[in-house]
Amino acid sequence: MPECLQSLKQFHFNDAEERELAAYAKAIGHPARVRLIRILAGGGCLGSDLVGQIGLAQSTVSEHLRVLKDAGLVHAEVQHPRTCFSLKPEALDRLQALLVSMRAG
Amino acid sequence: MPECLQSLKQFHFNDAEERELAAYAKAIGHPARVRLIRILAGGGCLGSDLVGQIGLAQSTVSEHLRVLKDAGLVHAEVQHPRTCFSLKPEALDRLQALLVSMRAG
DNA sequence: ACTATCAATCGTAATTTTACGATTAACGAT
DNA sequence: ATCGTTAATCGTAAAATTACGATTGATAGT
Repeated sequence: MPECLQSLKQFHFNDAEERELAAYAKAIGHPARVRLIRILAGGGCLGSDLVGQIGLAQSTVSEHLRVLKDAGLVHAEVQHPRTCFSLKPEALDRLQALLVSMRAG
Repeated sequence: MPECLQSLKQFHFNDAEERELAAYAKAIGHPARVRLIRILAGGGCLGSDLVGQIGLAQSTVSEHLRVLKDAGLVHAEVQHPRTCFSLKPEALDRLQALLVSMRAG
């Protein structure tokens, strides 16, 4: 059905942006992390009420949060002994922009 | 800085949608697959000119395409011995919608 | 019938991810 | 000084991902 005769134009790949998008997507690519983001989108941050909301061990949730932090999607502010997590909306904006530009690019 | 006193409202989680979003994101979560999507977004489909465009072995590219297919992001039409790959724009629309609703929920 | 081509599959290895319990570090309160 | 609480880290095991070469199946052309 689709016309497969794409005229073999060479694309102007942007390696950096492709890896950036992949990294964001990878971070979001787990149900537990989607839920974490969803909770954090609901406002401010929490300590580890997060652990309560998600049915996983504390160390596991901590690991998921680390992944989100490393991807730049989440910010953590420590006030020992508790930590305050929050979303970084700019990161989600960026992700959405990258998605759009991937389609149109 | 952020107000951590989120009033512990219980969220109306949608497990199915969360898993759906996670699955899309996971599929996109690799640079090679981002590039594949980017190429396919550029129009129609290709046989395995895709293999040429990406610096990976044929079997590896085939596997990446399988992942995208399984996630519903890509459609494959076989006309032996070649296969014609194309994007499924509805899937990307859906992904973008899920992202939006995750933020606003 | 034989050959060439293309994409999927198989077998395999190395790496990464996911998850858990246990431990540790850092503070606040008693 | 001791005790609780919280989150990170460690150690570990199981599973999944990524990548490759080799093989296979299916077709078109000679």
